[in-house]
Amino acid sequence: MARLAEIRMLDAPYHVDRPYTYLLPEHLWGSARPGRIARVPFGRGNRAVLGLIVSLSDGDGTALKSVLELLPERSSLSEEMLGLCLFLADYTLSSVGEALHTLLPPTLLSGRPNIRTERIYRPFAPGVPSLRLSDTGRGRIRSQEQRQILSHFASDPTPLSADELAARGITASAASLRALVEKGCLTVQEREMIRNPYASLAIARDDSPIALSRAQSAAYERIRSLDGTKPRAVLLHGVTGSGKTKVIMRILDDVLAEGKSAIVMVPEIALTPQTVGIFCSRYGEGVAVIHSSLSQGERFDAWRRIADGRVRLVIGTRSAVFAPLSNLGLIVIDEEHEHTYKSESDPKYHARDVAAYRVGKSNAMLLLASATPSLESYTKAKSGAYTLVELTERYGGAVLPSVEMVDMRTELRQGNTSPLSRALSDALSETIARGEQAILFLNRRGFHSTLQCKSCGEVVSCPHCSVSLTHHTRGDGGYLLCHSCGYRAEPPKGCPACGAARIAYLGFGTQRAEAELTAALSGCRVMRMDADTTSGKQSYDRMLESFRRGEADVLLGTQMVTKGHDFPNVTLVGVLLADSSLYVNDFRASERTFALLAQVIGRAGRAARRGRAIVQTYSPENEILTLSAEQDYPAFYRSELAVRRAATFPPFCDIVTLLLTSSDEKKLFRCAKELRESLLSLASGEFADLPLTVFGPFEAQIYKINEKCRLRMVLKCRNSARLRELLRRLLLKFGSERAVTLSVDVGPLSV
DNA sequence: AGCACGCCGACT
DNA sequence: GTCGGCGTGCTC
Repeated sequence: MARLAEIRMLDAPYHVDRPYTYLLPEHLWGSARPGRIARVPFGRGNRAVLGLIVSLSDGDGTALKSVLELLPERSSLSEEMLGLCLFLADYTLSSVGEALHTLLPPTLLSGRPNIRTERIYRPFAPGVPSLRLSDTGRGRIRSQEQRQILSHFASDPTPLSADELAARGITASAASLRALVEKGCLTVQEREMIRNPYASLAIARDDSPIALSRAQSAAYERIRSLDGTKPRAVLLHGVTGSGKTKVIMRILDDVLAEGKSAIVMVPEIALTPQTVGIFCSRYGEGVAVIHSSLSQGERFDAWRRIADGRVRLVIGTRSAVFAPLSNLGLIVIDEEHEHTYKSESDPKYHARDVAAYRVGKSNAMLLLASATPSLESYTKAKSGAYTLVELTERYGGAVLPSVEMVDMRTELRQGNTSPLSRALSDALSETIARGEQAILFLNRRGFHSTLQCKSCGEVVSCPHCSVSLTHHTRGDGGYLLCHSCGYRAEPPKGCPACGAARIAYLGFGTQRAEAELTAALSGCRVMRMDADTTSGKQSYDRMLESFRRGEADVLLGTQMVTKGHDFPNVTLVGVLLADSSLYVNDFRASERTFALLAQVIGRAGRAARRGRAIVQTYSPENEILTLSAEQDYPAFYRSELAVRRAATFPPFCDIVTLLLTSSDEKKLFRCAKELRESLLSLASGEFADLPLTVFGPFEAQIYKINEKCRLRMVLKCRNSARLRELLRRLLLKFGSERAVTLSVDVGPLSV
């Protein structure tokens, strides 16, 4: 009998990802445990690779290779995090290695610990005569600066860094510190330093009690009354401006006061210094912030602070759901309907699902909040699986804005080809004249969206992708940009297909709207906010802040303008093309449009003044648009649920998509045919018990991206362990196929 | 993924 | 006659 370890390799492709048994050498018996990372010889060449120990056992060790070494304890997973890792791999159908890489900061496995240190100085052997002021006075040390440093340490021997000395008003140059060390007056030590880019936000403390309105208070009490000894999920559905955040913070106060830890997630775009500041000023140093643009070092340090228990509250975007907190009491997902909670790269998890898993494991609470909940969540709330808590009135007596629909067909008929209707144009002038502000929303970047030959009808498209190129301006003639792969080109002189000279520039994006706006309203200060103007990390926050200060009259932009907090001076909201997201070929199009419009309309008039919203559309009679204008979520829900039921879409089934990608079109089609055959034979044979409807393969929405062709299959099914087993078979069979890659998405956002 | 084994074309 | 092309198959 020998001690054995079951190990999953970190960098194994999917079809190699299974447990391998290794012999555990005796000197590692004490330290090896599930969750630790081991270095093992792997493959014919016995190259040393990293693997995750998932279990230990006793058995026959002959003919097994031996574990070489263990990585430091610091880079291991707790038992709870190991469970989370295996869950993630199972439910997203990714390898355990991929799952692990999303749980651990990359530097933990790279071999470079990436620990920043600083020097701290302490008086050498307290009591040694050289430290006495009298000695320094005898002239052994002449420098005024050095004497000051020593006299400080003589009165208080606490070790300090140069920065900390400076903070106490003592100038301590590197030179004088070095001199004192050389003279034997000070010793120097390296101390690990924690990078916390948000530390400054924790300085302004605000722990004043949160005052709740009567409605908010009732919501709070309802949530508090839920049994705290078992997992529970709450959907907090509150109209825009009802003050959901206050309720959330009161719950958070309680959870932290009980000594438990919590995660608060917000959509990518809402994680501004203001958001973080609210939490940091309340909970101080005990907050860590996690999002995708942290540097590797910052990510590592945040992770360490959390894993070491120095932090009990984590604020962040979807990856924050993996924060290695123990004693978890609460996970909040604010704006739970937002698509940013779904990862589009492997492992393709939804933060809501991961949160539900973690909450279940630690008897914690899942708190989802939204003015426009996802159909799935609202259905669960209606059925009792979640507790539904509603806030139906706007906070502080604010009323919902008045909404006018403008029929752009009438405008066209009357000869107005501008993206701005006369009604919106007039309303803008009035608003600006009153010294108030407006937000304009247009879900399209660039100047023109399409270039089309007037002679043969050819649309100018990207040479590497099957999408049309978008025209962007830049002062001169501008350039063409592929929004799919980033390809850039000069606008063609003539038609690339037939050579004809005349090319029509069609459609409009934010750039053209900006130009039209500036031309139509003289003196109007327009701030354009889209992916092209917010390249820098902080430019988004800076622009919002500048707009809040009144440095522009109109904020014009893509989805980004629909988030971003209260703007008390905004009394007008305009939607330039409400249809743009409505008629796309996707079962969630209505849901997205409703949420988007309800959110942006809700931006108008949140303070004392009643707001006004103008919605431009080519289909003013469309029910989704009229319901979002009325902010009538329950009516929208009933209507959309009926559509989903009739066509069998979530929440009436689960969806899985299979995407085959290859630069070799022939192989792609051959493989797609085989994939369908394999799937159908499994579905009618060994897995005949599973409810399953198979569609495709057909060309993906965008067939070619960056020279890679893409075919998709859609499965309507019930997600279960057995279904995932079926999918796993397909991945094993087609994952090893060279030249073609198969990618599975369980619960895709769009189909 | 990597690495080795294996069976066909252009070189010293 | 060999060197090396990358197709195929395996990894405790």
